[in-house]
Amino acid sequence: MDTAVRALTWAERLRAVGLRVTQPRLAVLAVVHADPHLSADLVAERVRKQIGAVSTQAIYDALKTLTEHDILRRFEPAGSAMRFEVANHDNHHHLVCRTCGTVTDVPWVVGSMPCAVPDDTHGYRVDEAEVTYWGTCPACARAGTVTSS
Amino acid sequence: MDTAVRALTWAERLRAVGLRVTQPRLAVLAVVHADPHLSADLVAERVRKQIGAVSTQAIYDALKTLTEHDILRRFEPAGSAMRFEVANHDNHHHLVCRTCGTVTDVPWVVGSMPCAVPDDTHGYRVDEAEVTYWGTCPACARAGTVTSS
DNA sequence: CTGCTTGCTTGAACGATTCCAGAAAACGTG
DNA sequence: CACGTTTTCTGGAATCGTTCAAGCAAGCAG
Repeated sequence: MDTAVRALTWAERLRAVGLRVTQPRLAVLAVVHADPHLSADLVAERVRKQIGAVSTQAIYDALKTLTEHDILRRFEPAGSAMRFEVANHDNHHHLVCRTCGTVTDVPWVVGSMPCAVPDDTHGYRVDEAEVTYWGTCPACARAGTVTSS
Repeated sequence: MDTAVRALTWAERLRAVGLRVTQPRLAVLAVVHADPHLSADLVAERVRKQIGAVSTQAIYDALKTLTEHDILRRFEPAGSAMRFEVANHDNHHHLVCRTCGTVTDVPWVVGSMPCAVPDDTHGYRVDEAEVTYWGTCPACARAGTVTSS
């Protein structure tokens, strides 16, 4: 029901940036919106569940195009495949579990704004400060300490 | 001449963590120390210039082992192969050029300490805050604006 | 110096991503 | 609503960076 509303919104956003509205793109957007931090692989899997056969290439193309047009945001924790989320420009960061790879959003902390720009940029024109917090998620921490108690 | 001194130091560090002292490892350490932020590929290339034929596998093994023993530090800007630097625990961060991929060290800014740990860790045990600054390096900025003047 | 353990070599496998050429679909126009 | 143009999708294969596996070689303790 609100699927229709949502699809329309995505379609509008696509047109707004001059992109054609296609089933694969809409499905990719729906899937990434419903479940952020998915890899291209998982996006493909879910898109297919939703609209049937789609080539892997179409998925990659859609993800790339949508990212280039700032509708999606791509990131890539070291050692992981690329992951995607809807670009809502809230500038949040990511908490990544070293054990299971799960990614959790961390809202931007206003008080720490200063570190968005380093003191000495070495002449670089900096446009983004990406912060990744590495650690162990609750589930993995529990699993890892099971034997010691 | 200080090559000998330096090699000795590396050898000592290797022994200190219970690793055998081998030519490939010493060469990898020398190369990464001399030129941080190298990819495995480039490390291999330079190691070979220094000590002759070494298998790619030996390079990867050395890099992995040394990283695991905290003598090297591995990082991986999105879209790039993994890169290595000597782990001196100064907790500096990286400035990456979107155009040419060049990486420059950014010293840790004391005043911005607060953002090292997010407010809400969602139950994660956080052990590292990795900051990557994305932008355009002076050279690429110049090259990109040549036509407009 | 000898043997055990660790590290190296070679060669192949692997996953994620991209490249390519042709078929199909989306959109603006008549 | 049919048409042509342009963009997108399909299918298949290639590429890159990295890892796996088995046997040989070398480091180091005794």
